[in-house]
Amino acid sequence: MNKSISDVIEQFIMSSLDENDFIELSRNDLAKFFSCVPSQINYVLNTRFTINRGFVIESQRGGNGYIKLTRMHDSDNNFYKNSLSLCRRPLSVVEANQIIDNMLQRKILSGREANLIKSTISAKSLNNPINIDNTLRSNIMQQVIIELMKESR
Amino acid sequence: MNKSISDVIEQFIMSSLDENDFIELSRNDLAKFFSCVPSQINYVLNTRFTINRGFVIESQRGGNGYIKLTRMHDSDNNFYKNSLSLCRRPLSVVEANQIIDNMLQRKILSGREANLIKSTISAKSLNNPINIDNTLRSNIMQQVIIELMKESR
DNA sequence: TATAGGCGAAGGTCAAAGATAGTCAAACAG
DNA sequence: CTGTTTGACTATCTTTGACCTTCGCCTATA
Repeated sequence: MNKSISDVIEQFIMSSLDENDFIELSRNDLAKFFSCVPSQINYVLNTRFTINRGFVIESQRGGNGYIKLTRMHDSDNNFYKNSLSLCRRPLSVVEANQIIDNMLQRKILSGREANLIKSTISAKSLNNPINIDNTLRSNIMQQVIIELMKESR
Repeated sequence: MNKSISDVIEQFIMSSLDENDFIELSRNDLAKFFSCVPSQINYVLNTRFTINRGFVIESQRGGNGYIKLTRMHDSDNNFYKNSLSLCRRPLSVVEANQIIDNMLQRKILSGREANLIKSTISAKSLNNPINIDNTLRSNIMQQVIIELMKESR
């Protein structure tokens, strides 16, 4: 199973985050290390380390510039509230899957549960003539989160 | 009896599956190998490696794209096939819940999993005209069952 | 000594090019 | 007629590069 360079960079960053709650990266150094253009780092960050997955990115330009990557740690209650608000607008498959991934990461969902929910909001499930897929998806995600919230009381 | 190229490709894929429960294919490479157009691979996959025959296909486009083919074991095959055919027509909330409860009783789903799936096909999730709702619900149920089928290999 | 302005060193954005896979319907073979 | 083969067109994901913005520092100069 061949991995793209983006996948490799993702793994590298992810494992750095295993040990710390936040890390500081140098975009140029990382790019050099992986022999890619600097903007590839942005691509990985923007597609993999999103708010939906519970990451926050801060950065500073200029001399001594940096990129700081933080994994959010909030209480379950807050987490549900935040996730709910993320689901208040239409969601693409990718976005919804990221939110589910985040729950998986926090062990709120098991791998099996995550996969089952992903299957319900997949393009194949919601493939309807009208293009209201994304709205439907956000409805479903909201109900899932509400269901989870019922448990935690 | 002359074999069509589709038959040859089918055999090739089938024998790769003899050794593993799933394989990853590259559509373009396969097409090159058999000197056919890439869409021929789709034809073979769609006509020979169907859900009814116990195969599940997943894929990703773009750089480093792939096609993943999974085969189920025969033992579980029948129950899933039957459930799938129950889900081939529009389903009311009550009907869908019955199917889910059935899986719960057979311990194919945990209580939590059942509740989560129920929430996704609830009236609140699929807030549309009834006839659309029921069709959507059957689509979702089908994908859930297919997801479960992937596990049983 | 204070500071405005220039310079180089980060990081950011965006769109084009490249790499796969999917769909669909016409053409073709038996 | 049915099943197969082809290819034009579409959808999605990744890689690359040109151009833009911001920041710290250094230097010239009032």
